[in-house]
Amino acid sequence: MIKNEHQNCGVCQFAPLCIAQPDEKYKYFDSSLPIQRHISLHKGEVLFTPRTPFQSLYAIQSGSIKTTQIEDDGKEIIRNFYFTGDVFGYKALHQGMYLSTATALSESDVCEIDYRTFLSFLEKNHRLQEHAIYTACSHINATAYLHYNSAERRLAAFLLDLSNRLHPNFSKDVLYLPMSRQDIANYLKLTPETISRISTKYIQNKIIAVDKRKITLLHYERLREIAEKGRV
Amino acid sequence: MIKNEHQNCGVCQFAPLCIAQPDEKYKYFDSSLPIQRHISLHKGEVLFTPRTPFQSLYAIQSGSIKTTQIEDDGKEIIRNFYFTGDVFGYKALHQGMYLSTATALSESDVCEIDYRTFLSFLEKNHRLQEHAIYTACSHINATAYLHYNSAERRLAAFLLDLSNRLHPNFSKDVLYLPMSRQDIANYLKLTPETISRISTKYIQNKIIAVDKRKITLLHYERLREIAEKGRV
DNA sequence: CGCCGTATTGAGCGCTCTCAAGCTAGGTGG
DNA sequence: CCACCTAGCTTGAGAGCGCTCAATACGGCG
Repeated sequence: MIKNEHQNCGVCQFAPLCIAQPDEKYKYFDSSLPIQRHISLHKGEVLFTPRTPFQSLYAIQSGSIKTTQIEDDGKEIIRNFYFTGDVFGYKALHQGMYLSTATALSESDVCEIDYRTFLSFLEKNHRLQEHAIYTACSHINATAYLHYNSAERRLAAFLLDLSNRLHPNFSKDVLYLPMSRQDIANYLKLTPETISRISTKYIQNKIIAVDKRKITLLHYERLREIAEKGRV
Repeated sequence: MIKNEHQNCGVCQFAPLCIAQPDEKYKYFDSSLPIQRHISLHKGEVLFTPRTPFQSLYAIQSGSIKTTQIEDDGKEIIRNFYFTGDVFGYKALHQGMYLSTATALSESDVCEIDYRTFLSFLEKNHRLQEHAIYTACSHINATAYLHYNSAERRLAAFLLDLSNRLHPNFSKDVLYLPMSRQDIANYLKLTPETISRISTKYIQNKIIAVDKRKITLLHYERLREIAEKGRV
């Protein structure tokens, strides 16, 4: 199947910097960021592993990635989910090496951006260094809802977060989750059983509809109330 | 009392950028970051409040700051603690305005760095833009321990974190906490009662000693075990 | 001395976890 | 076609951690 390679570049955090950006509004820049290479990943394939020296940032052109770590007690913990348009690797930038494993949750296309090249690119494009710092800062506290005090709040906030991030070109009400319940539970510091029980409760209250990994948000406002108001 | 104004500048995240840095090793840079002004804050004084437009980053020369937000349910939540050498304001950078209230926990001296000045400074000092991005990235996941699954783990990790950050020029074993138990509880998503109960348990096991806000770490390794191993 | 804010201690409850069983969809082989 | 298996998900029962509510202790200060 032939697809438009640049169809999602408009939502990429690096769009203002990137050579692949076809939009006229970015044409005035001196030069454009050279993408080192495009990487295609099958579901389950690994992009990087812990202790690999940091060299590149990654932008997701399509698909979804999870980053995970193994705790001392042997359990896997999910650090983050990344979707179309997201740029990741900043934590490795600071540590000098990747500390987590990045695994494709679905068929994914990723742009690799060599960090040394990126820096010298910024030196030649002063107007873009601001955007680069801005992008790095967007990762701070992006997941404030993980601190919410109840399972109901965290799951509701997670669904709203996905609604905004998952399918930039599609409906915000119908989510096709690329990750398992186990992954969600892991990310929200809950158990799959708790996820399941709360989902059932939401379904009974006609807040969402669930068909396997297809989630339909039926009552957006109610979901927002649950996420924000805490224990009802 | 006369104090050395630059005594803590060596541990500042912005040391390589800053005019106040007296160390010879930084002398080779083209120019130095102009600090807009020094701000002295008394305990309880507020540096910025929510919805104020973002204009400056702040570096703590001495003292300690907490950033807080009011949740929809009216409760205050603590976003972060910042100590000597820390630079903060990056989240506001991304949002365009400060979203939290920054309050001094003790007598504090803060350097204000105008962000436009900062950017134009970076344009003239390419070698420092890397450090600027590096500093911004240091805020990502800096507080991973907040996600730990038990109260004992979180409190142990918090004490270890403070041990590294609180008194750069003093002992790592004796901590003088600038914040109340309420603040700690709030930050760790626990209650003051739980903090108190776990502290008592640690005292009984001779892991720490407590005298009001003076905490002595008696058994560093045991504390690390608790923080890392999870539910014992 | 009394007052007030902070910290500690105690009793009981509820949310979430653990452990276990049951369910569903999809795949394989007869 | 069905029987069987597996992985992922759901449902149920019981236990424990941390919360709520309340009482008490402590120190600073007028």
